[in-house]
Amino acid sequence: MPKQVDHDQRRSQLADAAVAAIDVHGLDSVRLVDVAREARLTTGAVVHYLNNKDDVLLAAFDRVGLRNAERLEETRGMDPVDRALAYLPNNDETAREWRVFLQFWGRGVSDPAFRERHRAGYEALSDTLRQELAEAGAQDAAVVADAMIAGVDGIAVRVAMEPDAWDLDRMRKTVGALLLPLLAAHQLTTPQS
Amino acid sequence: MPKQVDHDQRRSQLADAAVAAIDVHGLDSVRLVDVAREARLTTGAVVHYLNNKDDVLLAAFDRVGLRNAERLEETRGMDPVDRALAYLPNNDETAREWRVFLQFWGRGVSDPAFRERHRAGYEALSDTLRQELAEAGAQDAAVVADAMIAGVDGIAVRVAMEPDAWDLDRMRKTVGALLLPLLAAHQLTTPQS
Amino acid sequence: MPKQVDHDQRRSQLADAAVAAIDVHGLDSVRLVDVAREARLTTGAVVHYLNNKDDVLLAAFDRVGLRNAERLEETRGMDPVDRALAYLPNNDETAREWRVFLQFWGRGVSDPAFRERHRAGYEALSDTLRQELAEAGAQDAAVVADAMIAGVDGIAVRVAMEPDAWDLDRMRKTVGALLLPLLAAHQLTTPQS
Amino acid sequence: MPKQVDHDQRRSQLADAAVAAIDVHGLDSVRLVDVAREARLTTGAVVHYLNNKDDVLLAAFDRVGLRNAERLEETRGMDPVDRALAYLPNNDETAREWRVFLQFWGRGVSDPAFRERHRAGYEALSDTLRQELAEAGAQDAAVVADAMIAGVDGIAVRVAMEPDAWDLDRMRKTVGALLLPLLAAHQLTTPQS
DNA sequence: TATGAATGAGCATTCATTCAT
DNA sequence: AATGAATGAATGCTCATTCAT
Repeated sequence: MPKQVDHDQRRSQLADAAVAAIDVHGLDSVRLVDVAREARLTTGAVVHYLNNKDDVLLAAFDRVGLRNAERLEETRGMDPVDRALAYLPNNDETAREWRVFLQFWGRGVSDPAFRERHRAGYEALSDTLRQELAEAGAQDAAVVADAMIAGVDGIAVRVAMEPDAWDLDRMRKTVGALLLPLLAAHQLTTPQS
Repeated sequence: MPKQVDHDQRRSQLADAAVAAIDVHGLDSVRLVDVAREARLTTGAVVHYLNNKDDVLLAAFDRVGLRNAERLEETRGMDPVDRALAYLPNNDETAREWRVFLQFWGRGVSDPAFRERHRAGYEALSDTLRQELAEAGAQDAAVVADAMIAGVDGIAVRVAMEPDAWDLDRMRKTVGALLLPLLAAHQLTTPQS
Repeated sequence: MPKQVDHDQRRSQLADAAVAAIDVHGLDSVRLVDVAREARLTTGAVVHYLNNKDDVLLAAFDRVGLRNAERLEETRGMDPVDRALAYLPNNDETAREWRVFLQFWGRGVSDPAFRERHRAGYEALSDTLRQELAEAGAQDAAVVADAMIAGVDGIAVRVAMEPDAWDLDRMRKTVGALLLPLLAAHQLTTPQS
Repeated sequence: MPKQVDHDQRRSQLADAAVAAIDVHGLDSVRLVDVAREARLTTGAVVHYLNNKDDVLLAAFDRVGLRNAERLEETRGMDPVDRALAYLPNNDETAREWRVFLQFWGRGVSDPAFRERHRAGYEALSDTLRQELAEAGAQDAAVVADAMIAGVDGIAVRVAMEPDAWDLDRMRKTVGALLLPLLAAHQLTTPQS
């Protein structure tokens, strides 16, 4: 019997490697070898678990999409501003994930497979947020959810592009400027700010 | 005597062709031939005016960057919400420009040349907005400018990705939800709302 | 104690599987995995019994070559036309064997190992036929044997290539047209036609 | 203006190169580089004229198919035995063409595109022969045509496979043994035998 | 004996770039 | 100025083969 390998776990490792490789080389330039090297494997092995390059990229996308969802879940109940900051690029790991995620936006624009994944991701995010807002007694929960998501995405773009110019303080101020008046205007008070 | 050609005009046409080609094929997939065909030229001719593929892409970027700046200029003095809507993807042309621009965000993340161009673009945008806001008596004009830019960018992402789900009305509601409380909170009243 | 396996029997099963796989995928395209799957085994097991792909293909060749020889032997004494029809692709099994055999002709042309096997096969076939013809009192038995073999091979090509257009009747007429005058011209009468 | 190249002529040269390359390397093993080298070109240039490997092989097939048809046409009116010999592998060039053609039989068995081409070739050959035979007053012209084609194909197989054992004399004897009684039996006399 | 993980060579294909005309 | 022929590097993918278990 050969060494037993957990395929799902392997795929998960490869997804991590793909994310790292995309971050280093860029989504347009990343090669299968880059992913393989990152995983200390050969391209043959990469293809053994993920059929082809497309699937590798999809796996990378799903990985960062999942991490986003997890961060949303983990921060449930937090103060909105803090939660947004926890969701945004605030350390090496989240910064990398956002850099990669942001590159996939471009893919989504030109590739239906990625577009659909983005749509589904935003749908889930939207639904969660809207429901939480509604439960908190917000008016126009759907609109507020759209607005919050847009604000956070828009800040993430700047942070990803100009990390040196966007420290935590600037992020916090911008998030606060967007979210606090927005929430107040819709009958929501944030816990203690 | 060879046919006289206005190089700058030619380059401008090629920039347009490149934008169109990127929109059709995607920034990652677009080939020099695609640009050439769009311009009803050959690749040789494309390279004759723009040295190589990199320069072609940069020209395309500059074209959409310039259009953004123009739209900002043209809408000066408008009601903030209307101005944001005029800036966002609201017709075929602006939608195409945003789709292309958004793909360049991804490039900016992994390619310093594009990152610098994005930085410069945001700097100009930021400066203009901040100054306008300051003139209008806003407090924390810099923060408000950051917030406005982020909000608009974030909405653009959604519209570019899910154009069918984001009609003008949803855009307007989201823009309004973000900007009106924001401006009000900083001592700014919008003309007639 | 490991499972005891009859190697020769295993090799024989693998030869059958190889023939089937070649028929399905084509001699140029067939992969070791195809053979393995056909045999409900893994490629490792295939290689365990037959060292490498070359040997697998040789085994397949030998299998169909042997079947040809068997069919010749089994039909000894039959009316020449009936015998030829029994030798030709006349049912699913023989049709498959001919399809595979015919693909090996191509290999024979470019690969000495297969060429030699073809040569040996034709030598045996030729010798048998010549001897039978001589015993039946034929003049120029060697030439008649060559002619019969050529006629049958030539018909097989057409049947393999255009099975729908070549039913048993067309085969019989063509075989008859070729063999009856040939045999008659060389002092041989066929039993009862 | 760049060097003007006649694409059709180029394609024709490439078809010749492909035939030569297939003859040297075998249809299964031939690479695009082999064809390119034979044509003293690079693979890029080969693909410039013939889109991909499949098209290269089809061009090679069409080339030998065309040569077959030409030989049939050129030998119209000849004594049947001589004509068959002129059609068969009787010199380096025809031998090469037959070796290549024979390898394409194998392809035809497993690949519909080639099968269809074979079918069309045999249809044309068949029609021509049948009509000539009918005009010469043959009974059962269709059957005789089938029989003649089969006989010649079958001999070609042997000659291609065992060129040393099949000199012109053996070919002539076998052709004569097959064709003369066949034609005689169908009310056809060959010019002077 | 048998599995299947992993390797790595081989190859078609794509495409930016060069350059003769 | 413009064409398009030709190059050649780059890369994804396939698959036979090896080998630890």
